[in-house]
Amino acid sequence: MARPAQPVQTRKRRARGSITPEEVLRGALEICAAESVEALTMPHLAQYLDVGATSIYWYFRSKDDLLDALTTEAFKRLYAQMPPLEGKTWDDALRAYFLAFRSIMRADRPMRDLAIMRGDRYSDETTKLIFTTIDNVLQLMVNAGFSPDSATRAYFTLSVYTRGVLLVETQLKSTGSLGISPSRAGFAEGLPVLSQRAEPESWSMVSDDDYEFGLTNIIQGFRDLLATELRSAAGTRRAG
Amino acid sequence: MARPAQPVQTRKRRARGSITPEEVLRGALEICAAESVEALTMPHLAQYLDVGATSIYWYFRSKDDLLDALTTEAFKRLYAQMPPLEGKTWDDALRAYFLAFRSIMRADRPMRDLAIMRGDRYSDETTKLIFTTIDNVLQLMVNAGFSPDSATRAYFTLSVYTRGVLLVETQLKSTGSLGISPSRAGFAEGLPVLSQRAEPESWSMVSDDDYEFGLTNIIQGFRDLLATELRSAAGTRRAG
DNA sequence: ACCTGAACACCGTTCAAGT
DNA sequence: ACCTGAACACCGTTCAAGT
Repeated sequence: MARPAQPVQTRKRRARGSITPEEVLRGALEICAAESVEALTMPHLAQYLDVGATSIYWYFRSKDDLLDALTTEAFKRLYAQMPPLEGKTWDDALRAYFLAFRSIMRADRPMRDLAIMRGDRYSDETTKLIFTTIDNVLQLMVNAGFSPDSATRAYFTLSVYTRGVLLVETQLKSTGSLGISPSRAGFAEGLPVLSQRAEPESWSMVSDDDYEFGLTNIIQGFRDLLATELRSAAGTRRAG
Repeated sequence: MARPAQPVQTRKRRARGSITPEEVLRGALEICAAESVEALTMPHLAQYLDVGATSIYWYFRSKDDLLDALTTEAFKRLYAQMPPLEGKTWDDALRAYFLAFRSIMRADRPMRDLAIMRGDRYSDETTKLIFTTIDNVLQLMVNAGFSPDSATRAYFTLSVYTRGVLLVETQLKSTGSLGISPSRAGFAEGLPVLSQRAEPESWSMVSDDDYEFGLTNIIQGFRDLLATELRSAAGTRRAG
């Protein structure tokens, strides 16, 4: 009946220097990928890395710090995968750019979740990376005749639209219960238009087709804008 | 020096029936409005209502239940304030609809936060409300010549864009530190296009002007789509 | 039937103490 | 210098016990 007074299993103390920030970051990323960003807690990460629950604080001042570092890494991965746009017309480039953006995001769950949850918490490094990438796209537009202002706004219109689609998709996936989905299709009964739709499952714009519908028509709007700007510029020249 | 052994201040026990679900909901809403949805915790709410910390659970099975009820209320408030669209052309109606949508959301912080955080967790009641409202808009579009499918996708394109703008704004406001903001304007140095922009503060599409830019151009894209659909329908009639 | 505090299993974080 | 557990102030939630 005699029992040792000590806990059955005590983790051995790690040697100093046996933990690195890179190792912590990698473990955190693995948890985010295998489970979710929500599942990433300090105790869980510590257990996963087999370190003391508070040892992580030696390398990251807070969980927020850790998430910042994770976000910076995610943006690096994102922009490293973005396709080159040289030689494309401005509209083909925009299309290819945002199709790739969405596709890469969808394939990397931690990236998608972090980008949406912490969309504005960019490190200086990330800001520089984003600006450089965006400017490449904008140059194509300005060369085609857009004003720098219109080009920037047009870019961000598509950026916000795309992030909105990713947000909706994240929400649908995480709760499992689709907000407006086939299970709710009955609610359309008696409504003149909605009841006529063939595919109620795409009412949230998360399918590839739905996303491309928006992308195509927004870019078409910008074509008209460009035509107007070119006309106006020509008019100014003629008047001046 | 003698001190009573009891706590200095013990809340008097509330009479049974002295708590109502409506009172709980109202208190929760007041906390969300005055502070934030994040500040709404069960202990905080209980203290605010001057009830025992766990008494709320008699009326709402969980915090999630409470948030669901709060979200349903928010959507009722939203759609009660949406303007009538009768007599408007489809494009004017879309414009007025989403301008109102964004404006109402921005003026009601709990509504905005709940709609974005819990975008897909609609109650049956809310789903019915949303569907009915949407169908009104869609009818105008179908009457103008859009197919039911195109009308629905066009609507959701604008809906997702608008929610994206609100998401970005929420993030900027909540952290205080703007992601791409004047404080980061220096990063645009040397970049051909971004360095030319007059107003770096609008790089996140949260200003009224920026939102309207996107709205206007997306709707313009839909005008072209309508023209194409009308042409195609005429061609089919001629061929048939 | 309704209201309650004690208690539980979590969280992020601090800190004094080990090595 | 680096790693650690105890401890703290939170959280949502359960439950037996009051009225």
